[in-house]
Amino acid sequence: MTEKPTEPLTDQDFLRLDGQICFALNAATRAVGGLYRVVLKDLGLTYPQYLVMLVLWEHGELPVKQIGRHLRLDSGTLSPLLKRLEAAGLVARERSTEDERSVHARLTAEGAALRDRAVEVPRRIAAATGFDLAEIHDLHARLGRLTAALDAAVPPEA
Amino acid sequence: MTEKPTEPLTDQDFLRLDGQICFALNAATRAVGGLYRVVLKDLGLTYPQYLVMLVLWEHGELPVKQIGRHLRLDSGTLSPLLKRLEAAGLVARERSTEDERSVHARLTAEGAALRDRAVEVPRRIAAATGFDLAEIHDLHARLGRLTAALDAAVPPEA
DNA sequence: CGGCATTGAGTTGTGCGCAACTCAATTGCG
DNA sequence: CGCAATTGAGTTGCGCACAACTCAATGCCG
Repeated sequence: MTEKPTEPLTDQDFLRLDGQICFALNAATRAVGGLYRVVLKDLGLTYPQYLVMLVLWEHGELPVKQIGRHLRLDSGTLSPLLKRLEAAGLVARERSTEDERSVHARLTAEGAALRDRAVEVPRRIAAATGFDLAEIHDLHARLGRLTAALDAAVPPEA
Repeated sequence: MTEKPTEPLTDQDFLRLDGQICFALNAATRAVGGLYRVVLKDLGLTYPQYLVMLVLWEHGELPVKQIGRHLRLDSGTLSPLLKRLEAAGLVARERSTEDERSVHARLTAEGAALRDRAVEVPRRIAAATGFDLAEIHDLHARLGRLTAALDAAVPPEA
């Protein structure tokens, strides 16, 4: 659509292009995950657990629902993950007194202290990518637009 | 590194920025996956299965190892996935006669025929993103560089 | 030629992501 | 007020990703 008629892409071309972009996004995500796995090993965190900790370090105590909004995750993923963080002694969970459906997650002293060791993580990652801040911001913006467009496109089908 | 000294970013800033870019990449990947899940439902394929089929549609018969190279996946992921594709009647597997360690995957008639129905997938995805070809190519290039940089950075630690 | 390292596929175990579901608490509406 | 609909956590089941492992086939080197 909206392409110049100079080179009409065939269906085959579209399939190949689709494979390339999907593969690129997939591979990039898994490559990032792989690097974080190495870097986070010292902290005893998985990559998704690190993301949850980032949210808690920034916002303090939060109900599970809010964490999910920040990370685009539902309780099916977060409940067991938070249980593992609780078992690791980093997070405490307790039902809200004002709304007993809601469960609040907050950092333990140990969980809060882990932040001091986590500050080196982004530096090591940034060093590995070789991307500068401008590039990171640009990629961030593009991915944000992509996600927004897709999220807007998916629900209508439901 | 290489930043102007006007605003020295604190550790906290780096952690927040890290969370933002990680989240963006993660969310984009999962948003893409979510859209493909919807679109691929008709074909009875998951997103990773679709990627494998794309490889087979393009290259024909391939040993598992080669598929893995294309998709950056190992046998731990591919073996059960291919078994499911085989159970679905789309793929056949047979040990190579010249090297009996190797297993070749090839399309069945049904698997090859599925391509005709798959050609609409990229169009529906592209329509949902609202991205034009130039933008897709640009994103593709950036993600490729990111993956290459990360893959170069990770193995050294092993 | 014999034996050892390497290679390719597969299995096992753990954690994540998501759909579909249950259950209790809360909201809202007649 | 009372009851149905909604909301928030949690559970279950399935598929994917990856580490660590097994096993057989191959390659290599003295």
